[in-house]
Amino acid sequence: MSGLRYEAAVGKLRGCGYKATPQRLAVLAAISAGQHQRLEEIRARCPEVGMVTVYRALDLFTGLGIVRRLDLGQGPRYELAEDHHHHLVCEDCGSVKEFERCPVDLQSLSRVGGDFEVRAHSLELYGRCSDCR
Amino acid sequence: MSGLRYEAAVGKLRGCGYKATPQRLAVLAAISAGQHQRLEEIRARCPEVGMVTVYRALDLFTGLGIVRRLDLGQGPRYELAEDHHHHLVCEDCGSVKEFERCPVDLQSLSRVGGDFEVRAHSLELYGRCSDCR
DNA sequence: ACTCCAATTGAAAGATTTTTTCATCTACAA
DNA sequence: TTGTAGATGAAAAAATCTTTCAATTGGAGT
Repeated sequence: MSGLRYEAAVGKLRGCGYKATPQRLAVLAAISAGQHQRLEEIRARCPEVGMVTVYRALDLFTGLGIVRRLDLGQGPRYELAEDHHHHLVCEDCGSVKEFERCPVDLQSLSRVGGDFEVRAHSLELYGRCSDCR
Repeated sequence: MSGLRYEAAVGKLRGCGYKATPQRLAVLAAISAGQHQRLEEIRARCPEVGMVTVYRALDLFTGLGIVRRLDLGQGPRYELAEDHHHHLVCEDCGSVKEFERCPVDLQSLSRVGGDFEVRAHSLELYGRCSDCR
């Protein structure tokens, strides 16, 4: 339950006028507890929260930009939007690793959009992990 | 049915020992006919192909790397993997536009992986489109 | 061209995932 | 405290995806 990212997320939730219910906090804590988790894993971390509520919380959080939804194969995954990092996805075994160093040229990024206001970006790298080579 | 990308995809299919059935060609043509289409749109372009076969074709194509599966919100989308471009996704209206100019620094990209062999990447930009501003 | 067979298809059934409904409950502002 | 708009959850419904299996067919070999 500790962690700056978790606290910041709760603050944003409250700030937008939504109630910080135990269920929402539980889902948020579950998401905070790992990276790029599948729905199944998140549900396992807060079994006391009903399925419907988990779906609704995920929709709410992604809508508010608190949580990011990812498609890295095998269904959607979720993680806190707060920390900016990217993913290495192995096309053979499906494993996922993170890396911090963002290889996006932010200068040319701002130019690319034209009149599109860029607020965030996601980058995934696909290939083969060291184990599969 | 014309188009270099379509032809190359058929070639790759045959080259991997898979039969180029009318159904598979129809699905491939449907995908080639647009960008980042949803399953629904693809199905509408080849209504003569059974649902099961469309699912199987999409699995096969994405497995072979002929087709890329995307998550830009509102369920999976598909497009030919051939042409390298990225997406601008509007968080307000959900519209998607493409852009060609890749703002990823390929030099630092190759360094980022370490012993991970990077074969492809996908980049999406999220924000607000000109209409929603 | 013809034959043959492994690969492919599709209808139906089944499983899984997601959404809707609605009665009940609760976080929190006053 | 209390009142209430917002939130929850069980059940049902809807949507989505997969399995099964008998029938069909693309295309290699002749």
